[in-house]
Amino acid sequence: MTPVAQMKMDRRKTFNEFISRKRLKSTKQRDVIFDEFFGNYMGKHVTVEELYEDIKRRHPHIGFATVYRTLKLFRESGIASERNFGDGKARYEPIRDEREHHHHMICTECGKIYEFANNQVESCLNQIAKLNEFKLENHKLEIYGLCSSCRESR
Amino acid sequence: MTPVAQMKMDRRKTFNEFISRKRLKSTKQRDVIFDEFFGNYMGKHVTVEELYEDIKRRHPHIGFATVYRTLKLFRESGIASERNFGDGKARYEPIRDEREHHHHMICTECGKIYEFANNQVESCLNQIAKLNEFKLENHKLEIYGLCSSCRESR
DNA sequence: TATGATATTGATATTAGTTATCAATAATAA
DNA sequence: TTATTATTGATAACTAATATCAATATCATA
Repeated sequence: MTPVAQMKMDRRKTFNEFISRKRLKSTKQRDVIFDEFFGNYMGKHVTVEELYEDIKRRHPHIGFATVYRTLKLFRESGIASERNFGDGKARYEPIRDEREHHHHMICTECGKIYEFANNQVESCLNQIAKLNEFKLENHKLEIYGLCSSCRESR
Repeated sequence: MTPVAQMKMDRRKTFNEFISRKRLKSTKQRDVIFDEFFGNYMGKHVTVEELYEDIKRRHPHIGFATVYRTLKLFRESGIASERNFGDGKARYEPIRDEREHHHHMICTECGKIYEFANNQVESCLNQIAKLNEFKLENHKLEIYGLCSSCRESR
């Protein structure tokens, strides 16, 4: 099995456990949204609108509100993260590896989003939280600036 | 002169320069909003609504839209920063020292916002940007979790 | 398997934050 | 002073997100 397929299965398991722990129900709609989200949006940052439009093509019966609610469930269950890059729309991203937290560099010129991870930053944050008796649940780090190509064309 | 008064004067100068550079006009409303914002909201994270309500008491003639637009100008001119802590409302904060970037710890239970600064994190970010040929313009770091008191009462 | 309880769905209404509109007015340059 | 241009403030419009609710699907239990 490919690592990606394995990952997808792991997330599925996590989500199923979440569903039964919270006494929720597993539905066809949630299955479809899960497959679409984890099948086509790994490493992407999709808005609800975009995902809905995409799903509608092959599943026109699935409603907008359901996509909204399901993405919220994905976040709650810890298999997706919600981001906001300042354009007013929430973006969702499948979580690949819950241990390795990654961050974003956003080009203010072309809007491209680059990802990076850094152990040193992570350990700094853990230290800071510890020092302030803060129980770290989540964190977000975003760098805004000019990417190399936009920099040149200035 | 106290350091705070000095800082306020510096921001005023920066803003005036911005105004004349962009061929904008200086108005009584902008003066009032500047004084209120820099007089009462140092180290705070005020929403437009809150600032408007506060100003309205002594200056009932000043409109809501003007406060909005003026805070945007403050941000554009570099004397205020805009933040979003996930509750859907933009928050504005006067910039104290443009060299020392600080960050936020947000308690997911009580909503309190704690600030911190860390040189090690800053230099990490500079390195990362350099490595990726990215011209760093700005960055945001937020830690979400439980503060010490909320942690105890669980 | 049938039944009853309960969660979900999807269409749509509502809310909330923000931005756009525009005529009246104020600030600035000539 | 006059002409030009930006600003103001009331309000409308817009947009993302959430709430509503009757119909339906899911699931636990008998």
